[in-house]
Amino acid sequence: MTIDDVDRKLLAALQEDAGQSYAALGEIAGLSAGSAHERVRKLKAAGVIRRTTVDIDPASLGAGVLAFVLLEANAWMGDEPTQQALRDIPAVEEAHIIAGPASVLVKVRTTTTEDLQATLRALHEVDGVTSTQTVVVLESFFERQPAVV
Amino acid sequence: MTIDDVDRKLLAALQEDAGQSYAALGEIAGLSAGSAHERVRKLKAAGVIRRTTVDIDPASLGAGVLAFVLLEANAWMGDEPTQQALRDIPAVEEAHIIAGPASVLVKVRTTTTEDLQATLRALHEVDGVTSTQTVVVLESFFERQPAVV
DNA sequence: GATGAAAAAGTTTGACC
DNA sequence: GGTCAAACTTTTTCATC
Repeated sequence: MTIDDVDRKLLAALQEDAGQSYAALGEIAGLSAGSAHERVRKLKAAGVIRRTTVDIDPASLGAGVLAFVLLEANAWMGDEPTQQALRDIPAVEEAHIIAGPASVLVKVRTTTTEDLQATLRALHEVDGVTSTQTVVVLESFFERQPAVV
Repeated sequence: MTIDDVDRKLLAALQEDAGQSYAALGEIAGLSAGSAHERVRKLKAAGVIRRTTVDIDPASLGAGVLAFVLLEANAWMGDEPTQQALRDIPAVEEAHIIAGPASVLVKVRTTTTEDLQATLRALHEVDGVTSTQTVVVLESFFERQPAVV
């Protein structure tokens, strides 16, 4: 799909507040409400907008411990079972294959350090993982969504 | 604010799809549409729900390069100007003070490796930063929102 | 593609439990 | 707190340009 500047304006506005009316969106993008609606419908159909969701404050739910964990492995970890094993651990928010010594970098968020320990144990038990190296976050400056450039 | 199981059900359902009706939300949580509406209003007022937003596929916008950068610093980087300097770089999605050798871990997403290079240069120019260590992501398994437990 | 207006659906309020 | 229903607003469709 081709995304032009009008689409980008709509995306940025929706990222800011997905609850606003199509009339308001149209005003921002220089469109009628109907056209704004049609543009957004296409962006959703094309998968540019994956879904409308809600940004929840993790701290309010008691999830105050954040850490990044490097997983070193003795086998190729880019296969489907490995992916699924990581997905099955709820505390794992992200998992990436990286260039460099360790093979997988995961982002983990838990309520307590005991939970973090339990999650690390679960990561150790993933097939192929030989060691983990954990970096605990002391304070987060910010976590924001990808910029719409 | 006290968050009970009914609230958690609502939060999980909204995270999945913020566009669904209060009638549907009520059904999930075992509430009338009116009560679901009132609960969600309170969750928003209390800041548990920060905002309703849209999940945009970064790849569709051409943002295909992801990296994590460790910033080593010669001064305390937990101050407001440092935070703002990082915030002012659009490609920086996250910034965390970490326990360990380097002091700040940032997550960076750009369209090209040239853009990544430009971002690294910008990070080098942040006051106090003495060196950067970059880990480039080869493939992302997943990036998802914090679990509602 | 965009517009404008009508029809359908959802949100929001308020009286009552 | 929760329910129900009426009043209001927005979404969605559609004929037209």
